Amino acid sequence: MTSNAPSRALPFDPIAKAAQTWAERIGPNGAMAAVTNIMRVQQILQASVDEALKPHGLTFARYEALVLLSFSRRGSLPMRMMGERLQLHPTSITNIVDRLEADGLARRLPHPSDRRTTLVELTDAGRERLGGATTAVTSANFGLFGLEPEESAALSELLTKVRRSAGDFA
Amino acid sequence: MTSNAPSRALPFDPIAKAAQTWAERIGPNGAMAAVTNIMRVQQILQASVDEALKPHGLTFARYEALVLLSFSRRGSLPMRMMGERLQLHPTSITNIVDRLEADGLARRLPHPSDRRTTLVELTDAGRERLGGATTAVTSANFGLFGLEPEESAALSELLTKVRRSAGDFA
DNA sequence: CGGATGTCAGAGAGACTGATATTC
DNA sequence: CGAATATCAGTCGCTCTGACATCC
Repeated sequence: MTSNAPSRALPFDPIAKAAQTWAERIGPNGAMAAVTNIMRVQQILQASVDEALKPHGLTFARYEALVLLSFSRRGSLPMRMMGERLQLHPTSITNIVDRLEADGLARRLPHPSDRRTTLVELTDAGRERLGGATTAVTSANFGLFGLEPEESAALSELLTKVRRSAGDFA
Repeated sequence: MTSNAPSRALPFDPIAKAAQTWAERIGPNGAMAAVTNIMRVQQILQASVDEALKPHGLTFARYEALVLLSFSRRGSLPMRMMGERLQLHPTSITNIVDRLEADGLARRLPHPSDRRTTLVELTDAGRERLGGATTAVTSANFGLFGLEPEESAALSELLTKVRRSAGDFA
């Protein structure tokens, strides 16, 4: 996932056009337009963020994992908790931590009292890499442009409603 | 891409929490929260739509291609144009059309005047499959819940601004 | 000739399922 | 024992890059 588009801008909005045709043929459906918009915007943002992260040898998924670790109080987190917070499948966590560890950015530790659990913590290299990466994505504004601060907030609010309805959190 | 989550709902909003910690440690950043929200909501919607489409043997990408073909005036579209409308790489279009053709849902045709171009059209089976799939995704409201119609519209509007700024269309 | 169109080969990151070992 | 934690093997759908043949 990096660029995706054929670099040619259309003279019209293809999603608006599809929504209009959908309304004519099938019936008005605001959800269809909203979902298509989300899918496309996600592609755009993912490509932008990955582009900004590429010089730092990170993908967005790995970057998120580093951020999460850096935010933890004790400096380490159980893999299970990482999966909960990042909403990732256990095998995906294993995969991501494998890669971070291979790059020397994170380290697995045994849990002191529960030997089923594996803790993960940042290394110094990981902290350093994270700093540069954060500067990069922040400078690129996470690929998000065209919205006033209040609009970004409104967007977050709407999307949070969707996540709550989906049972993402209580 | 189908379910993704470990099926356990957190008692708090992990994205809001991350945004708050980010604000404390790095500085307020509305884009960070908005982008994280979009990424997660896209995952949720993709999983829902793919789930609804699964019994029909379609993914969202293939479904979108079928919809696009059904919306064309002449009943067929050049591959290049499919790529433009769906914002997909030429090789992705080749891939998707390959699969649709293998399932008997679409068919490649030579372009009458430009022999570089390949046209794609729906088969009767494709039209039939599309009908059932559309009923399924519509019944599932495309996985989008928790928003009033005006809110869905507001969401689309905000996301369209983002796409315009990204140069998706003029 | 240069540009456009589509395909192929190869690779990659991410996600899933199913099975398994270990520990609580 | 059943439940929880993490891993491993294998698979899958999607996307990308680079090279290529064909045609305008």
